[in-house]
Amino acid sequence: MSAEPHALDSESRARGDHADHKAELRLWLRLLTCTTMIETEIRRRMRERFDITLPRFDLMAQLERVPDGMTLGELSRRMMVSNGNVTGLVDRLVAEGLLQRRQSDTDRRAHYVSLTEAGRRSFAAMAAEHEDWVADLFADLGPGEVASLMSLLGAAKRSVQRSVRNAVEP
Amino acid sequence: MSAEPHALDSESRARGDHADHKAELRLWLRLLTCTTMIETEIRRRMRERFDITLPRFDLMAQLERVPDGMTLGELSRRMMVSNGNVTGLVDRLVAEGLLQRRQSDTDRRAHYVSLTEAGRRSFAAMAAEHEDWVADLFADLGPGEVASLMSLLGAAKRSVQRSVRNAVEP
DNA sequence: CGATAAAACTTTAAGCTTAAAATATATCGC
DNA sequence: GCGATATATTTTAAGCTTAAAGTTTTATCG
Repeated sequence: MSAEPHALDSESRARGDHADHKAELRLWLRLLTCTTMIETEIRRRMRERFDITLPRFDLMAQLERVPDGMTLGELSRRMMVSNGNVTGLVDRLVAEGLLQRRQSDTDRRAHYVSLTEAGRRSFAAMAAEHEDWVADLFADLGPGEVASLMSLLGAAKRSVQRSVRNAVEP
Repeated sequence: MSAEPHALDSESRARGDHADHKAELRLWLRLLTCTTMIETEIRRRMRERFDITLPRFDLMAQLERVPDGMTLGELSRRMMVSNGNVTGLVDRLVAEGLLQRRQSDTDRRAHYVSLTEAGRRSFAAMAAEHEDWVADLFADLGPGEVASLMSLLGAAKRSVQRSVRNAVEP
């Protein structure tokens, strides 16, 4: 389907080795460092302030503003984690009384999951602080820098999606 | 010590609530999405092509170009993971013959870890392909975009470091 | 010197995460 | 309707990860 426009250039192919891609490698490492630092800090605050883990908070965030809930498979896709992972997280959140699950009426394989009233209240309190934490983490960036980062990361995301698509499909 | 220049502005404080920080929140979510997508794809390729996990590869990468090796604590700091995590990873890599550990001569608490000859060979082969994978993931970005991202992520990193410092120390 | 604190590492318990296999149900093509 | 195939979820085994507590050794300082 695709013309594979991103194979090695002719010079590299002629040499039979790879071009110098240090810039991209450094970019990936910096991206990873930023994400890890932020994730570590948010995890620490979530535990300290609310005694909850980050994956549980993330799962609840997906269910916010979806009163009817969604299936485990949809949760899995949106959170970009495996099916089995979601099964375990949901089990624990149901046991805590923050989530409820019910079988679909039209598809007996599917289970819908949604926040309980307690879950909604709990999430609202956490989300408000969470948003402030994130704002403070980025507080040294001006609005223009935030917008530029959004735009460039959007381009990066599309590039990654293209690369993944080319790697899996053919 | 610090003047805390990034507390809530006076308007927000007067309202007793938080300003609208949706832009920063969306930035964080996009950053996380990009990192997760890349990490998932590299993990998949590492397993498929070399039958190795990403944490093991990352640990070996830290030891590359440090022939004398480094201590477990230094590894832990550089990889930004817990001490106990490093202990386990090192144990498994030593069992595979890719790493060697020896007690420090001057500090009997410390253990130095370095790549074995087999580890060096194995890592060299993996690193070459890994670099190509990363280059392809970012291939749709021009050199200017890569440079801009590096710069903006550098600013973001400094902002996060400042925020974390302010949150932990006081 | 000797107590006390700090540092390097390991251990433990719990939870997270994945890949792969298994189960159950639904859909498709004939 | 039936067989093949696909989908939704769970289960399993292994490994990753963390926080907290524990062990040993080193540094500090009165």
